[in-house]
Amino acid sequence: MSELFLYNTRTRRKERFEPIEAGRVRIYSCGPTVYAPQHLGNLRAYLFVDLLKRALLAEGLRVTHVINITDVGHLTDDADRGEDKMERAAERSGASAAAIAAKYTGQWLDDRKRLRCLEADVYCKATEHIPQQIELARRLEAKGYTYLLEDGLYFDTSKFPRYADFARLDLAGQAAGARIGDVAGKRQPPDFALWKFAAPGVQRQQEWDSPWGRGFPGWHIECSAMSVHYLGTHFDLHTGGVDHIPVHHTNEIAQSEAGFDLHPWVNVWMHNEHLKLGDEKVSKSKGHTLVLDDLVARGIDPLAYRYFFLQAHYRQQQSFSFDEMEAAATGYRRLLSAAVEARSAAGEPEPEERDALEYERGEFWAAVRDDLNAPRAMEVTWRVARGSLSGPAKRELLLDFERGLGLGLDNQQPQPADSPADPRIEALLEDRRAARARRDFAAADAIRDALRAEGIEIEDTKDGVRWRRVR
RNA sequence: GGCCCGGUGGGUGAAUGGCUUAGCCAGCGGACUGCAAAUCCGUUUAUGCCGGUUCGAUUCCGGCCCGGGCCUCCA
Repeated sequence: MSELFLYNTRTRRKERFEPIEAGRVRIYSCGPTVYAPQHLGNLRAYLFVDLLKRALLAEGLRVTHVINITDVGHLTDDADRGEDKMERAAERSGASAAAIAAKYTGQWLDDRKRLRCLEADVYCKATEHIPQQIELARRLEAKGYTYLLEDGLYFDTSKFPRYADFARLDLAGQAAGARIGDVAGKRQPPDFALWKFAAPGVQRQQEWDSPWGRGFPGWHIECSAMSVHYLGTHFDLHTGGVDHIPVHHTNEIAQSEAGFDLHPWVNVWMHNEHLKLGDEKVSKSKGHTLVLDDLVARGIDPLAYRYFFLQAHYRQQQSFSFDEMEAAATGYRRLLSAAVEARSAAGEPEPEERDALEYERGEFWAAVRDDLNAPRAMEVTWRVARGSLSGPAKRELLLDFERGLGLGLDNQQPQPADSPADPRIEALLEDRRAARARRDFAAADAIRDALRAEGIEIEDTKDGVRWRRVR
């Protein structure tokens, strides 16, 4: 029996995780909408899922992981109205919608690699599963869950009595304070489009024929259709950001459970909290689009962002600031230094330290099993890295922990690993070396100060002089 | 208007009905260094406010204040 406990949004409790099929887990993760680069807040969602997947693998489970890629535009503002994000991005850049999608999909996959996220088994694109989406909409229509308006086919949420349960919505209370206008003719405010018609006279780049007319799918239906297509009508885990709970996931559940007569459709729902930038959520709509390359441009290793992520629990909001990011980068660099030393240790752990070693191993995985408590796992990691165990014992543990952490403790070097080649700087360093050799420290320090003035720090190590740009 | 999550030291961020309330970063002290840097070792400071429950609350409950999120594309 698994000792892994996960917080299930559906039940609002930590529960012992039991796979539907013994030894095997099926996960669906809500992935990116690829009309723009993924910002650091988006990436937190994928780091969270990666941590989850590593925890499941560490339990010895076979994991089938599906992530969708939303490459069909949805809407920019009001509910089921407004401009289409993909189409607008295409217009602005002059590229086709398909080219925009391909570009940002590629960037996202590259970000995942740089963050050492394990590859998913399936990356499924909405545009490549239009028939599955139409099929599900037809099922819902045949069962009487839909109605047709001028601009699309809608899901009638009043026909699905459990609609408010998942997110514990107070529909009446929400209706009273509704902030915006809505599509004319909708029977209830939460009703949503399964299929949208292209606006009259507008030639969209992305549109398809359907039984109801030419148009494009509603946003929510792709996840219902594709997850069931790849994972079956009943699967273990579904992940996403907390913002998805009240609308997107609520609607997915309505479509899937109504369409397939299931309950529960998914056993465990897990949601990551948001990253805060200053006092606000990192948000595309507010223009806070910090991306991984913004960190790299500051000389921060992408994996330092993973370290940053692991310092807080996934279900808590996490504050991002460059000060904290730099602090994390420092911590990460030091942890890597310890790992480099440990993994070069020769020999085997001493028999008499076996108990201490196994104790730390147990502490680490107990933290991971307790709803992915990465901060506590990091605490154990540091205790081992800086503790008094032998080199071989540290090597054994850190390589074991690496399976859960994904920080590169097995093969990464602290940045900057080497001084890049630069003849001018090397000549100055040689002058300084000569000055120090003749104990002319004033001359040596003058060179060091001059380099520092242009943002270059010198380190005298026992293996020679290293330098790096600090800004 | 409704719903949700928080408020722990200088920053960040775990945990807990009593037991020394983690870890990281910063600061301070020390080692090392010609001096630094880097690294290592040691180390100071904390549970928003007011009530309640309890032998005992930072932890549970209620109220208040403050911050964030969702209800509209959003991880």
